[in-house]
Amino acid sequence: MKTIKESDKEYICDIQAPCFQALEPSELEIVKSSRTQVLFKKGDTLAKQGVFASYILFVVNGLCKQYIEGPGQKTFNIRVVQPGEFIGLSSVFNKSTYGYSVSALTDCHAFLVEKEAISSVVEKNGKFGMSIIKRYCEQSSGMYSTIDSILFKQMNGRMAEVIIYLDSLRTSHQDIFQLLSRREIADFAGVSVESGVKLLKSFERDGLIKLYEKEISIVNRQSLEEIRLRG
Amino acid sequence: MKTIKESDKEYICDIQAPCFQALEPSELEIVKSSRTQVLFKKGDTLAKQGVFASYILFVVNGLCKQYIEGPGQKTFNIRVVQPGEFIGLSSVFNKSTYGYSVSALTDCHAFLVEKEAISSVVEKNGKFGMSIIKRYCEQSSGMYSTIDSILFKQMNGRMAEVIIYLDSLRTSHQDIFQLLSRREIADFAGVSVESGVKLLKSFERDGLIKLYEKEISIVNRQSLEEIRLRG
DNA sequence: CCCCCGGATTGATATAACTCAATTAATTAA
DNA sequence: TTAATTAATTGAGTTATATCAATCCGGGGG
Repeated sequence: MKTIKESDKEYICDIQAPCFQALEPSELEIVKSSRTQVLFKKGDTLAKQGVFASYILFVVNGLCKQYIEGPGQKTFNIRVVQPGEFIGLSSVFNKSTYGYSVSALTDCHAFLVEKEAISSVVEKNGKFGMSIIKRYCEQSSGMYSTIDSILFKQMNGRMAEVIIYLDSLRTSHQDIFQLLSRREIADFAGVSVESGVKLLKSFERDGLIKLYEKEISIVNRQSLEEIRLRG
Repeated sequence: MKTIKESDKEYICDIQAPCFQALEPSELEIVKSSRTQVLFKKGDTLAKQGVFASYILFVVNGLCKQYIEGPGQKTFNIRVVQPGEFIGLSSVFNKSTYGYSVSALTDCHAFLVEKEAISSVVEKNGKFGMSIIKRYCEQSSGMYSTIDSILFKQMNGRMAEVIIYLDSLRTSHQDIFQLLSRREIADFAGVSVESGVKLLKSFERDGLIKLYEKEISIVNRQSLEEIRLRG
């Protein structure tokens, strides 16, 4: 992670994301003046589970993965963080340490915003608060379905879900599968690498997907969807 | 669930919960005028997974359990909902169907508040929005640790965690264990009833807890804590 | 260019936890 | 009170999935 040098600034879009539209000029100024632009290189850690969190990141471009670290090398990938999303919001309102880690799947440009700026703007502007709450709701409902998956579905259902999820990111990020190793895909499904590989192979044998190096394409979406549901 | 009859009203505390303190009189009026008092009997369903959600509940007294329903009779108990908490908040901001179910562990008094009342107050009053966000943060961090548990810990660690969690509710609800069947306890740990029973017995054999009918008391908190952490 | 090393792959084995079945205890209904 | 459900308990058998071990492949550095 490094602060952006002057010459790069032009490449970074300014605070024009939808969620900032609700702000009054004076409020926007609070956010603007407290922010620092930073560049994370592919593989860099944007947030580290257990570490004290004193700032919020707003992702401008690039992709990250949010994950939970377990004992040993075990990790579980929760979701892909896309441009326009915040990282570490909870540090503003509640927890002082990150409950998860985030690392960059590609080079990422981000704003680093101070807690105080966000909290003061939330207090001033109800619409902005509303947009923050909306994000939490979405995350929250995503987590219910994650819990549902890992508790009630078995490997093949979870893997089908992961493929469909990752494939859905194609609209904005065509090359998503190029960014992910087999281990990372397995970690989205919450299965071992070996099981993950076997699952993908079996899906290919069954004509559900097509594998070519890192690329995964859906051949029979209908059936894949069924497997996702039946677990 | 039934609307409270006039004579019962006195038993129900009014809108004096901390989160409503931030409201202006006019805002409080919006909430007050949109609310209906309801009584849920033990076992009643306050929210049903998958059902369209058009109102929010604010629990005044009593205890509920929030849970995810899986296929068949499988369920996973997420948490105990206590007085002062909202149920179905996400219907205001985002999702139109409940992602979980809630049922009453004891008779419960609650307010039924219309979505529009909450959303208009959130827009008007940043501090109130802030308190809503805080709740989401807490829930959210609770869910990260839930995911961590079910993915990385095994049965005994999860059961130790559940016992410690339920025991912590004793401060406000001394009789918590009297309200829970073995199945319900097992469903908090995400294990089968049979496994749950065996775990409790083995904890007792090891001198960690004491079992007497439904009551569970912690004998060796230190060791229980260790089991919780080591999984 | 070739060597090396981490990632990918495959099959064989181990195990945590569930399911099933059978019994007993405790509620609820009649 | 007795009968009829429902909950709890225990042990045996099964299964999903992880772990282990061995091999294979592809790309970066010397």
